[in-house]
This record gives sequence, structure tokens and C-alpha cells, in this order.
Amino acid sequence: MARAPGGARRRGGGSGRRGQADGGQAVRKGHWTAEEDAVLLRHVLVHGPRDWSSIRSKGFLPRTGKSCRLRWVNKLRPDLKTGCKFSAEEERVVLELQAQFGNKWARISTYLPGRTDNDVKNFWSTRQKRIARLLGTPPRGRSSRSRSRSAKGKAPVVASSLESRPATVVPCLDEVPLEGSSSGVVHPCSAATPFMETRSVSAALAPYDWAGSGLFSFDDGALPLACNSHACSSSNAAALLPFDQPPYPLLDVQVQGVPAGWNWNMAPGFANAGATDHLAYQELLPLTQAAPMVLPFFDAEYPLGGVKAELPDAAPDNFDDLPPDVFDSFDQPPPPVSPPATSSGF
DNA sequence: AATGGCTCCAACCGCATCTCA
DNA sequence: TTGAGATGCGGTTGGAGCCAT
Repeated sequence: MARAPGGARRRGGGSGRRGQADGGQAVRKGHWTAEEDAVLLRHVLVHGPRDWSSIRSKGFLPRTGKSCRLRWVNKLRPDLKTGCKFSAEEERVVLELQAQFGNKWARISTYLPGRTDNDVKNFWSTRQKRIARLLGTPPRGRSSRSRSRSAKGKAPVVASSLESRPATVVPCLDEVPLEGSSSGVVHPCSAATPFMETRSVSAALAPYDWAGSGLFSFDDGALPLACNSHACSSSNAAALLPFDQPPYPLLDVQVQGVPAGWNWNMAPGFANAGATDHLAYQELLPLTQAAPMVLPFFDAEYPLGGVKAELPDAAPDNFDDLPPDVFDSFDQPPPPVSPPATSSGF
């Protein structure tokens, strides 16, 4: 079924429902606009994926922190396979893990690079309904709010066989056999997949270790493929990085209109976390609203009229100025052999 | 062309858990 | 230690697109 990549379908057609926040400030609900996404991305750039509540408390967006987090996790995160159906291999992994873990979608999703718990949950739900329909059995009720919290994840949680059987883990995108191969497994996200413009992504997200996160590859020769033939492990990828170069190409263009010389590495949120972040917003938001901006997570130009960023040929020389804890801002994605001890922050 | 069922998926809600003062 | 706020998770809902009739 040819569908537009998720998110674009209803853009602009959101419900626009509004609730009433405590204190009288209206809380916007429903579908996100491009402008809201831009603001949220700004927040992540400055603060990392945290402090969601401050987005509203500081007046940047009339959205709850939960809503902001959900939007980031499910749609704006750069490592998502948007618009890419579950492959046979992914389905197999879901089936196996669901049998082991029960409905622990967040946990299951850690085995599926690029998939969110919501993706897995939706996939499973659709699949269950399809099976129920084929078997002529009524789908298990949708109104099961009464189920006890303790009943969730009903399957016995035993030591995961997958943890000791890494071969079952979905391999890197690069190594999934293409359709027609002996296994018949379809590449889950082929080259035609609107995965993202990796160069642009890495450029725009410079303040964090996106390259070291193992989520992207760099095809310009400056960096090795982060997702190599053996693992998508961030640690592995990071280990491959030539540290005589910055682990990411620093940007000098993401937002047209940003003053020349603006450097995300100098973003107040990094240089002095929290102290002057509001200043950063004040400085950036009018620019993002007034000028075309680059939102590199999307293939198409952003509705605001942005253009894709071009990477600078030469890496800036102020990488060493970054505080070391900048790179702690993102949790590492799970290694391929076993799930992470803690759920990923992505 | 109209229509109804199905699929997909974004985003909400409520509760659980975590963090920090 | 504890309570409030923040964050995470799982279930659910609703709407748009696709497709068969």
C-alpha cells in the first residue's frame, strides 16, 4: 500500500483540539504543525531530549511535556524508519519477543532499530485484528481499560533467548538480505526509503554525538559507516570514529537568517546549561519563524520553505570546546547482541 | 462514481516509575 | 524519607488513505 510517510498525511488537518491547562493557559492538542515541530527541534538541539515540561512552562509551545516527548520519540527522532512497513524479519522478531516479553513494546522496540514502541504496538494491534478477522473470532476488546496494571505483560518474562542468541536480532539495514535473496527477507528499509538525509541530519544535530550514536552514516568519506556489517551498536560505531576529526560535521547553516558565526556548539544550553537557554530561544525562534529553515529530518523541504543544509567542507576547529557531558545527552541505542540494561532515551 | 470495510498511524489518556529537592 | 513533578509505558481512539465491490 503506497502511503505517504507517516506524519505528512494529516499535516495541517489536525483536530486542533484545545484543553485548558492549569493556570488558564490553553494547552494545544491534536496534530502537530510544522512550526511546532521546528520549535520542538530547537528545544532538542539546545537541551537534548529532556526537560520536556519546560517547553510549555517557558512558553515556547502550548503543549504538555508528555506531548512533546511523544512527538519527538515517535516522529522527530532522526533514526526512525518512517513510512517503511515491517519486514518479514521484523515481524518474526516481534512475534518471538512478544511471546517472550508480552506486550512490552518499549522493550521489544529496542531490538528493532528505527522502530518505536508505538510502531510495534500499532503493528501488533493491526496484526491481531487481521488474524482475528481471518479466523472469524472477535478481536480482543478495545475497551479493556479495566485490566489491571499488573496484568500487563502477561507472558512470563524469562531470560530472553534472544539475549543469548544474537543472530535473531534484526541486523543492520545494510545487511538485511534484499528481496530475492536466498532467505527471501525483504530489506526493511531500502535505499528508496525516506529515511533521511544523513548528512543534513548530522549537521543539524551537531551539539550531540549523532555520529557517535551509530544512527547515521556519512557518505562523504569523512566518516566511516556508522552501521557497519556487524552491528548497529553505537559503541561500535563510536569506536570506529576517527577522533582526529570531529565525530560530526559541524554546521554553519541550519537556519537561514541565523547570524553568521552562530555556532550550535556555542548554544547557551551547552555552554551553560539552563542558565541562558531562554536567550537562545529568544534569539532563534524569531529567526525560525521569519526565515526559511532547514529541517533535515525530512526529505522534502519543510513547509516553512527551508532548504537543505550543505555541509561545510572543513570541520570547524572548536570541537574541543564542547563540554564532555554533551555526549551524555543521548542514551545509546541497544547493542545488537542483547537489549540494553535500561531503555533508550530515544 | 459512490461506498463501506480495512489498514495504518498519530496522538491522547491513565497509571507506573523515576528523579530530585 | 517523602512528596511533587517529570518521564516512561501501554492501551485506546479517531481520522485519512486504500481498495474491493
